[in-house]
Amino acid sequence: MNVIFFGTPDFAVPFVKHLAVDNEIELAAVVTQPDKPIGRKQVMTPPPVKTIAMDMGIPVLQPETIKGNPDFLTLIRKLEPDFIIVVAYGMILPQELLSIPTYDCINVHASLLPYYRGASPIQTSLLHGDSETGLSFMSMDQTLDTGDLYLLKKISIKEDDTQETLSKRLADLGATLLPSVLKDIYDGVLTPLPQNEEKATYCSKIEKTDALINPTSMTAREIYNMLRAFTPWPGIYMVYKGKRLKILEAHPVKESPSIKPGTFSTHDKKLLLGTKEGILKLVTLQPEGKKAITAHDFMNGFLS
RNA sequence: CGCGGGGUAGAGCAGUGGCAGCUCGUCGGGCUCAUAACCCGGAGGUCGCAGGUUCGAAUCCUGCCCCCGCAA
Repeated sequence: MNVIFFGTPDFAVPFVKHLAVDNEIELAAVVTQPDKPIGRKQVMTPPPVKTIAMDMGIPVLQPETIKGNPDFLTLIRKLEPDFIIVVAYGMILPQELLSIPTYDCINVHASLLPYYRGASPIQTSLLHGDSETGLSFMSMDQTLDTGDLYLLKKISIKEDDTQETLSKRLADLGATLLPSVLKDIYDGVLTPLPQNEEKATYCSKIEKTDALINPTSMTAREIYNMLRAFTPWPGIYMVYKGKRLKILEAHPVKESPSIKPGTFSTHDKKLLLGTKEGILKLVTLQPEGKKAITAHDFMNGFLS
């Protein structure tokens, strides 16, 4: 079985690993986004998928664009893929590409479709405080996340899951399941079913500007869910003394004293933040221009 | 030369030319059935590095190193 993989970030890495080591699958090539400058120093950095693929000796392609790139499409055709797999590639793929594989183009989406179509399914499920989510293996069509479904896999969300931990769990699970899904499709024992359009919901891309919280208009639970959804990126912050104060770690607590929303209070050596409803115990913070510090340090230096 | 904050005791922070401070921790002692509580006492700093100005520099000037918040 000849397979080409499209993917870019950490989420896609386990999929590459599992495809590469499966002895019934020939991973002919990995396609990923071009290297990009990263961080304050703007160092050119390869996408995680490129790094792992090169380590495993798999050919890597990094086209700037696919649409209107006949050379690239020709190259893909020559590899004669049975399947094209797309996991968080980060670019819309044109129909010309989708029609290349002998069998199908498969996308793995991190939600139980038709719920949470779009760019931030994991974050949105955490933001809503859902107790379960899952993975969708679907046949790609021209519009985003609307293709027929081969398989849905449910997974429960833990109380302390963050974007980071939930992503990893979903990625590992999906990567483990993918080879057998492909084989089942190949063997004709798995056929796709259309999505229920009426139930579809959508989620948009998370922006850095979404990271600001307001304790006077949000409940402790809402802030906590947002912290989970936005960890490790883009994180959340509030404004304190005119400067940004990132909240890196916090938990809602059921303390008796009521605290005026938006203000701090220390109680039993703990740093508590009053919100519109409920109290948030702050554990790790990062004032603007400073390194991350514990709530204890914050109380010693910043609160007085 | 993208914008900006910062480097002072183990930790977090004050300190704009005149003896280096605060909170926490730490060590010793006291109180207590007991304690991360309370009281008393102590130790611990070449003020990032190098040079300059000055009678005198953590503080003013120059260069360098490092950390971080934005932006991308």
